[in-house]
Formats: sequence, structure tokens, C-alpha cells
Amino acid sequence: MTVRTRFAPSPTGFLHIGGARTALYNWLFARRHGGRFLLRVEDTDAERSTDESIRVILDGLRWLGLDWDEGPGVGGPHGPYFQSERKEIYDRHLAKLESAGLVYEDEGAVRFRVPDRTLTVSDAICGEVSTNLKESGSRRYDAELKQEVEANPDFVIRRPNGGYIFHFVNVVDDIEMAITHVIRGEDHLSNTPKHLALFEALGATPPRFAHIPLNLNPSGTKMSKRDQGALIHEYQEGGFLPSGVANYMALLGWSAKDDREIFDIAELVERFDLAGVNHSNSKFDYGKCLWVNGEHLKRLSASDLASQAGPFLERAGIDPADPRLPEALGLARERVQTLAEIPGVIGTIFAEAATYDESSVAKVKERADLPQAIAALSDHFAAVDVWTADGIKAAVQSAAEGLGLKMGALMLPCRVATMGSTSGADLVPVMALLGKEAVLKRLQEFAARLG
RNA sequence: GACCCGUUCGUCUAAGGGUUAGGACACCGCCCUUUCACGGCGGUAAUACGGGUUCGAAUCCCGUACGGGUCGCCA
Repeated sequence: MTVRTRFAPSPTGFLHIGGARTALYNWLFARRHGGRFLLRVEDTDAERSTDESIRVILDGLRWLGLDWDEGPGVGGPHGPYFQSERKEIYDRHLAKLESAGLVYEDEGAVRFRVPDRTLTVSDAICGEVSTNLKESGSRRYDAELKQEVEANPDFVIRRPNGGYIFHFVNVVDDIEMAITHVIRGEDHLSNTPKHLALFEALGATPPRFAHIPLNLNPSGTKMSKRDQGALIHEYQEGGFLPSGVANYMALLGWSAKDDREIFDIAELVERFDLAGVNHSNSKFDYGKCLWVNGEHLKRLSASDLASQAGPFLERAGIDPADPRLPEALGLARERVQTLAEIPGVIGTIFAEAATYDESSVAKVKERADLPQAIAALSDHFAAVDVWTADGIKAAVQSAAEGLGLKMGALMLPCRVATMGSTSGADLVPVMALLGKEAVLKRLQEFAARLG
């Protein structure tokens, strides 16, 4: 049997981290087992389903590298892949239920007769979970009354206006699309008996279910789009790598059962399995997500780093063709966790002049001998013949000796004078890239600032 | 409220009857670096609670507490 999984988002205008992780698990599972991954858009709620809101979701999936074998844009033998275009299919299945006497009309809506017996979900993660829909559905909690009220256990599958309800279309589509494995959030576990009843009524064998634990925000409540790290496009804009984000998402609820945590996409495909999925919800940790991304950044090849960083460099006004760029990127990668941080670390190399950070300047200004130190550095740099890291170091060394100081005592003032800040990339290579003239000019400007 | 799922350092997790309860992020300290970082080494820190079963329980069972989910003519 070929494994067929699917991701079935409703277009809300955002690709949420929870949805993206569900998509990832389905994708990994399909890829791991040489199966197919389908994408189906659940746009039965017409108002929210704009082209734009659909595009955001597809773009997010593409950015993460979660390509689909069947679905919007690629087609496939089980289309259409938008629920809004599948009305005839739903009508056909409804007719089957009608002729079997399993549905009835109620104030214009169509209700499905639930069976009065125990249905057992055999979940790959949660184990066996049994429910009797007739019993459990005959009472309903009224949030306003704050108490249970009588209810009709037969749930609605079609609205009076002809629109079909999620449970029904979801099941019909999974049958029609020959889905073998449904990996979805645990919030659907309680809905699954309804789906089981529908599969049975439609004469279909249900797929294998795997309900994965939910991702919560750091306060332990449901992630909302306001929470940091909640939306996939923010990662893209924030300079994360798709593989880093996928790696971190995989880790929220799954582990390889050894101490390894950093995996590229191919390694995730190789190692992912449902047995490694946890049973309990996890809280999102933005700091760890940053760390994982930083590890991916460190492992990137020089050319990949250059192409990935491109948009962020251009935005900062750095010419991607500058010959100093490859070396500068090498300096940057060791100390950033996102691509977006790169310009801040090496931007000064490509700038006309240093931008002085006030608190950094204030820090070195505390030294009484600062003007002399800068002057000494200027003199010794001016005398350097071969402007290389070694030559620069030697110059700093001799400048320090002349002042009766250790070399380290001059490094920080030199850093602030040439780079504008106490932080940033490694000073000596930066000066080498900057060139002798530029360094001397910056020292002069800094001295002038001091007055 | 009923039903369902869950509970190991602050966070993500490993250990599925016998471990000094392991790793990672974060935090702290030391070393390295004559700068900023990286890195290396070390430290603080957990089995929710109460009962069982067992020679022995984080691990199996029951209860309690807490957290999450579901209970729509939303998906």
C-alpha cells in the first residue's frame, strides 16, 4: 500500500506554526515511506477564502520546502483540490447516505444519524479511544448557561443553504483522495468518532489516525497569531532558514530518541516516525528556535549563505557583487542566528563611514588617554607596508608598546573608532577588508569627534 | 459541567521495573581569545500529589490536583 497523507488547511490568511508543523509531519511521513503528500484547501467558508489568503499558505509551504504531489498548482487524479469546487462529489455521497436512510432533514439542514454504539479510534499516538456518539452527543454544554442542555446527537452535515460541514467534506475527501494516514492536531481527537461513523456509513475503510500534541505559547495557552514565532511568513522575513524552522518545528513534539537535535531536511525524512512523537503538548521557545537556526546557518555552504543572505544584504544597501563579501559573510556567520542580523555585524565594512554607537563611544571615552591611543594607532597603521591581518596586529602591538600598554588595551578603542561599536565582527579581519585608507580616515574622524 | 488526552529541570526532551534520572536551549562560573564573538570545560535546576503492586517504581494500577482539547448549521 502506498502511503498517502494530506494537509488540509482552511485559508485564514496566515500559515500558522501549528498548521505548518502538521503539514511537516505529514510531509515527512509521506517522504519517509515513499508515499504521496496531498494538499487540499478547505475553503467551504467562502468569506475568508480569498486568493490572497490561499496564496499565503501555499507560499509558506513552498518556502519551507514542503512540496505536494497533488493539489493546487500541480493537479492530480483526485482533483479538484479546493473544496469549494467539489460540490457534486459531496452531493453524490450525500445521496448514498440518503438512500441508506442515514440522514434526515431538520429545519432545512441535513443531519446524520449517529450509530448507538461504541466507536473506537485506534490512534497511532494516543492508543485506543472509545466513544458512543449517541450518548455523548445527547447533551451539550451551553457556555452562556454554564450547564448542560439536551441536544440532538445527530450532527449536521449540510446547512440549509446547501453548504457542507467540515466533518462530512473532510471524510468524503479523504475517501475520494484515497488518504491512508491522517496526521492532525489532537484537537481533532474528540471529533474522530464522528468521522469514523461517516467512513463506516459511506462503506469506506477509515485511514490510520495519528493525533499529534498541540504547540502552545510560552504561557501555556493556545498559540495566537500575536505570539512571537506564530506565523511562518515572519520567519521568512526575519531571516530564518527553512531548514532551521523545519528542524525546530519537528522537535516540538517529536524526538529522534538520541541526543541529536540538529537535522537537515533529508535527515529528518530519514529519521522521522510516529513512534517518536510525544503525547504531551509543548510550549514554543523562540530562543531555542533561534539557536537551531543559528546551527543551520553555520552549516550552510559559502555559496548558499551568499544566496540566502542576498535579500537581506541588498535591503541594507550592500552590493552583493562586492568582492569583499564572501570573506565578510564568513566573519558574520559565526556570530549570528538569523540572516537578518548579518548586515548589523558586517555592514560597517561596506559603509562610507562608521556609524558611532553612543554607549560604545561613552565606554571608551572613560579612558583619559583615548586621544593619544588613537593618535598612536594612526601613526603605526600609516607605517604599515603590507596591509594584512599580521601587519595590522603588529602595528597595534607596537602602538601599544609605545604607550606602555598591552595590546588588548588598545583593541577596544580601535574597534569603536573603526567600527563604531564595541560589538560586531572580528576586528582585525574587518580592518583588513576595510583597507588602510579607510581605517586611517575613520580614526581621523573619530579623533575629530573627540574634539 | 460531561467526556477525551496529557503531566520528568524555567523550556524542549531521554530513560518503558534496578542509572549518581542523561542531553539540548536559557542562566551562572572558569578557560581560550592581548578586541567582540565562536569554542571548550564546569555549575544551578526535574520525575505534580496520595495510595497501591513489587525485593525494587519516573516507569505498572487506582485516586486527587493541575494543564490542554471536544461538546456549532466553524474548520
